[in-house]
Amino acid sequence: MDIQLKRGLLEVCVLTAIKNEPSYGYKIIKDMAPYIVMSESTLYTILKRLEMANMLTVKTAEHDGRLRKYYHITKAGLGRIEDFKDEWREVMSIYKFVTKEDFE
Amino acid sequence: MDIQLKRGLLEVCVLTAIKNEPSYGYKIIKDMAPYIVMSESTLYTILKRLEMANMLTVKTAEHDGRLRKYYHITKAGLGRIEDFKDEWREVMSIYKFVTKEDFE
DNA sequence: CAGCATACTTCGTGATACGATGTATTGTGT
DNA sequence: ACACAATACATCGTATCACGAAGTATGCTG
Repeated sequence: MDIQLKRGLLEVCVLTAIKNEPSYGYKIIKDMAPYIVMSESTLYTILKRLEMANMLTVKTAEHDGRLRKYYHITKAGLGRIEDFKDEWREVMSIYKFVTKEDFE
Repeated sequence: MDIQLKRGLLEVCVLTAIKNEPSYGYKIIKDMAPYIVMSESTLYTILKRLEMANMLTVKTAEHDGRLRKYYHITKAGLGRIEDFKDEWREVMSIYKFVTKEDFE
């Protein structure tokens, strides 16, 4: 998938992946893979960015003797998803502009 | 509109704006404004990029004593629009992922 | 003649997705 | 026992790209 097209979707996808229950990096990538493929370096960059923006919080927890960083969505994070849905109307209007056979 | 979300759309919009008949920079911006707003610096950068990629050709012509650069879409440019439509199915599947109330 | 619309150009900057690379641990096949 | 994959996270450098700012130039209108 075109990298430019992905840019507006990745952040919201990550937030969606932790929306219903906290998750961690490795699992987020696996969960999203059927929808959108992203490299680990991209994901961890995004997670850090979302943390800085207070859209999620991080809690380190032990699992089977290993440490995992669990990401919890915040109210701002949920708000971000809602904003995205609102913006989608604009996106669809652009899509219609592109797919319309003729225009003037 | 979110700049990241625009990134995958701008190029295809420009191609769409010259799809049915050749157009020039200033007019393209005006034509697209109801759908998507872009600055002049952005447009001319994109036009140059599309020219480099052979998605359009440029013909300078005089109009009312002034020079205008008219942009003509090529076969590759039309193909780019078709590719975009194909990719849209992926985009919609991501959108559904984000808007689905619950997922597992 | 001032100010606006038309028309195009260049430069620098910030945002950001990615590949490459590195560190550790656990599990599995042979 | 040992190699290798899977799990889990981190960092660095790079290329792409949209944008604001600023500039050049012409024509029109009050």
